[in-house]
Amino acid sequence: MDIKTTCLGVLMLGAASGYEIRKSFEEGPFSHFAEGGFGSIYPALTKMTQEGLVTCTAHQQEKRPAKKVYQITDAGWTHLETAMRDKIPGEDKIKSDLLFMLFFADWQSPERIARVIDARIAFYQQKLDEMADCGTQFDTISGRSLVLGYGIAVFQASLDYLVANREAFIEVAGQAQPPLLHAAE
Amino acid sequence: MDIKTTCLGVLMLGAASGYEIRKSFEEGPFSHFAEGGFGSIYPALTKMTQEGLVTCTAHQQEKRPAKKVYQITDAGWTHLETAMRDKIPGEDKIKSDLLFMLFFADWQSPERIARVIDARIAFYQQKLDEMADCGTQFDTISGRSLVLGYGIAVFQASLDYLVANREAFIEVAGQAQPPLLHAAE
DNA sequence: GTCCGCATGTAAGTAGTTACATGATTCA
DNA sequence: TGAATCATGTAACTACTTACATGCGGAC
Repeated sequence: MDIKTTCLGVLMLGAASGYEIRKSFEEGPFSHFAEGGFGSIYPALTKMTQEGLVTCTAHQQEKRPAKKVYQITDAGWTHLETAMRDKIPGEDKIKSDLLFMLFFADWQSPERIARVIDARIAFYQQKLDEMADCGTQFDTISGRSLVLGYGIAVFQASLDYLVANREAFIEVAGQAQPPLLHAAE
Repeated sequence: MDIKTTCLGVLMLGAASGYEIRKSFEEGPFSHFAEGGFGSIYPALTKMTQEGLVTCTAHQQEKRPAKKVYQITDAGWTHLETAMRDKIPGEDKIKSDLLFMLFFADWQSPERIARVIDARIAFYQQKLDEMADCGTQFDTISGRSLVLGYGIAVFQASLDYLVANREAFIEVAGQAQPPLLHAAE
């Protein structure tokens, strides 16, 4: 989904400012399947206001820039609905720098491999804690709560695999030194 | 990793043509953490040849365009090594259209939700079969085999979750009709 | 007194995608 | 006969990232 559709998705859950939309890409329930920085969000909101997909209300604040709160319109909902209808979601293409590095574990130092794995383990543990908290907010089952569960399941599997294979990764590290590369030539 | 580094990674496993590199993004062991189309691969290879990161050998073929086989150089290996050294891999940001759609399951028809879930279940099953085959090619443990195992673990977890929650997703579908949106305003 | 959070935006750049262009072979 | 695979590449476009620009308030 492009940045416009993604913003509309956030606005479906309630009116929000550009700043708040970005926060929900960073922390909230959208954080594990959507992304976008200020540089894409603000222009998208401006354009969608012109196109009538959202309305914008300025809330004056003292000693702060006016907060522009955006709300999705009927046309916006139609746009979102159409985007989802026309989409047959393909594979989630993951561009993973971690997996790329681990793939070449044999050519790298055990220290570096340990460092990147430990960092990721810590990340997943922290993220899973956050998600568990987030889950307590749902009293009924909904698409939102089920998607959160999906995220938890995948993160847990990733964490488990890394914990279980940490030593194995470190053991293969350094097995192939650059010269091996030449031997293969 | 950018397209250049990713191509160098493929070439670390052996000389290949642009066409073959792309295939390994689509099918091979790189397919679940790297991507790139012809439009990015060919220019990248041309540029890297100029920069000395790869060498290019034309293999004449009858009745086909000459196959250009690229091979990584020492400078190429250094480039790859540096890219990995300088990188502290952050979170694997997933832009998932499936999760986006499922998040809004309540607003969509049960039929559509069933269709996208079933398509993804079939995809994971097929992919897991392929990956299991791929795994038989490894006789020793290496970064490559461990990363394959990682991919299998994550895909399996995704598949399991979808299978376990297929009915739940379908049950919430259609619970919120667009009017609810207005009620929230 | 410095950094983080709130709050908005623009401008320049890059990287990647999509579509086009060409053409033989092979399989159903 | 039509589609898929092999095989290369370019041109136009889009979409996003990064850096810049501004500035107050509050916490440490």
